[in-house]
Amino acid sequence: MMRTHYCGEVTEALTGQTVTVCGWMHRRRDHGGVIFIDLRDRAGLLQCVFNPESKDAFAAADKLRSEYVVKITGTVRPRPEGTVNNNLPTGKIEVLGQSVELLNKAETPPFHPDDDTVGEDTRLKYRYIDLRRPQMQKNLRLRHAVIKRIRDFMDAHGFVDVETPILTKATPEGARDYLVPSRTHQGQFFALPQSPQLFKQLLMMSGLDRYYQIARCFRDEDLRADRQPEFTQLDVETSFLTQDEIVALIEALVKDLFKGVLNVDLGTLPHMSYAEAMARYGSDKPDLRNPLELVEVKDHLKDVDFKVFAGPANDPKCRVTALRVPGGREKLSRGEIDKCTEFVKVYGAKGLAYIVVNDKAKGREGLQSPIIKNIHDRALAAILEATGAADGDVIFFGADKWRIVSDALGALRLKLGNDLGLTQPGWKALWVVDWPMFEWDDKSNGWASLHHPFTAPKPFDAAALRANPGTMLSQGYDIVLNGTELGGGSVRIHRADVQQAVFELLGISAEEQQKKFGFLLEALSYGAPPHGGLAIGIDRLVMLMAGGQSIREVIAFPKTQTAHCPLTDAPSSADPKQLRELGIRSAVTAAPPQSHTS
RNA sequence: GGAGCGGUAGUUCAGUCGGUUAGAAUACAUGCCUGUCACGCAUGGGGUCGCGGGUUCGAGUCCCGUCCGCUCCGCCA
Repeated sequence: MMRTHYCGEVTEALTGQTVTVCGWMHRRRDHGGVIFIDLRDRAGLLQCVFNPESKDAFAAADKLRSEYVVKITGTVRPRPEGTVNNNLPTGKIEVLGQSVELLNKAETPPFHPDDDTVGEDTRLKYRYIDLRRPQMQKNLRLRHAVIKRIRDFMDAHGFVDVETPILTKATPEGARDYLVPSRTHQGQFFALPQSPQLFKQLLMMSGLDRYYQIARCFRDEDLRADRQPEFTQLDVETSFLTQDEIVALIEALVKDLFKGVLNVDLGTLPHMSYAEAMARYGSDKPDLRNPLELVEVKDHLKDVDFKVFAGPANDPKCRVTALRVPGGREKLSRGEIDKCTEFVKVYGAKGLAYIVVNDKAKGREGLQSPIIKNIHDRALAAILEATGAADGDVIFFGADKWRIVSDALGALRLKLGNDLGLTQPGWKALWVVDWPMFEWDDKSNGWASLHHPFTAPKPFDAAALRANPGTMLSQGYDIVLNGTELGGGSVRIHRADVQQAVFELLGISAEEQQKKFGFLLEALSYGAPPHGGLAIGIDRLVMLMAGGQSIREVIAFPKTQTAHCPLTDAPSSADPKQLRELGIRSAVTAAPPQSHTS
């Protein structure tokens, strides 16, 4: 028996043959006494024709309308002279319908799958219709291709896929956990994993040696275009490999994915220290497609008569930085410069000083700026020299706390790169290495991990770490692609004394260490091999490969910004009986369930 | 927790200075045309202007609150 074809498979090669195709009726038209049905499936469109000579088939087709699901059998034949459509892949042939079977009726859909102007909320509510769209079909198939190739690569390199628990233990650090009440231990809760981090380390202590998993992770934090409450990561852990060996392995994987799936050669990934990335780009995930760079001008402004600059210039916790925009005078109107000022305020900057370079040769007279009257000639000359400014450039300045200036000018750099078309198309990946172990957190008045608390310090020594927590580097590494953090990892701490030192510096008491991480500390004491690994965000990776702006475009059933699913209306209130069984008397007496816009 | 933008027909949107019967396109239905493929033509149905309150003779429009969606800050070891 002949198999059912996909629409896109029915080509000129099958001329004269009888084929059977299934799909949705994309459109029905009646013309010239015949009925045209454009049949759509995942592979494309195919035009089927029914004429009155095939009496039964014609009568059956006449009862059909758009979006019905049908099975059509007919003969492939060339289209008549003058009706060939070369714009369609199957535009040279048509199927002369001999029979049509109605597989299911359909209501008029809220939008047509070929309408790409529909709002995202409607698309998510009717996601099953949205996913019929060619772009979404393409995205999900791309995602499959990426994951398939990952599995092939990992398998070929001796990695074993091990599943780790979804119901697990709450962790005190990090993101908010999603909690699951336990019926058999009333009043107690599981947590959904923020990542399989500790389990994969335990697997190294179990002799698994090379582990990977396509793992679902859960974090109850606010959403962004690139953040969902549940997301998927490639989780990798290895024993006995050094940082360089792990990085080389993952780099080979990522290059293999781009070569194999997109036929793109990423080249050799440069390594850049965290310090250099922050200094030159104001970001720990620099977009190297953008040619703009930050230039430190702190030393030139220590003695100027302008407090906004001189204050931060003499404060070790501050940075004073310039961002030169080539040709900015022509490209940025006064109004657009004002918008840049508003833009950086979001990041905590109080303002945004600037200098327009009209004629460098004229010195002070050739500059245009509200601030230069308070800056002496020597400093002005030094700034022009340091930034390499040329006539027609605009130089922006940030002078504030180190973090504020980095964030503000780093973000401004990205914005201007995009707005002014300076950012080049293509792919630029790199490794960011030599991360500090800790960053001082003013709010909690203590050290906070820059990566996570299981990251090994460099050198691997508890005493050295305690002596210099603020300057100690870690064996952590992030892989960055086009300004997006694709993934990160580290060599882990494989000795209990070092792990305890890190916990102490993070302000976790000995008692709390035992309560929350006792199992880890104990496991480390039974012969933990040196180990390390990394996790790559699959959603972000596929989003970038698909050319998308949001990971929702590569997730079949994503949540909205309030972590709500418009399709299922989850989360929803629980049955009182379920709550009783769980020993939950009264959940916070929440407002009655909201039914949205309906 | 905060900022910005948005919410009007199934869908995408317009709606002026607050003015009387809220429009367009598309989709849908019916008829015509009859080798169409964004077909064309005609006719028709379709609206709690997100929700609540306020100002006003009068509110889609102004004010307050609130909900929803998106982008961002905080947050995301």
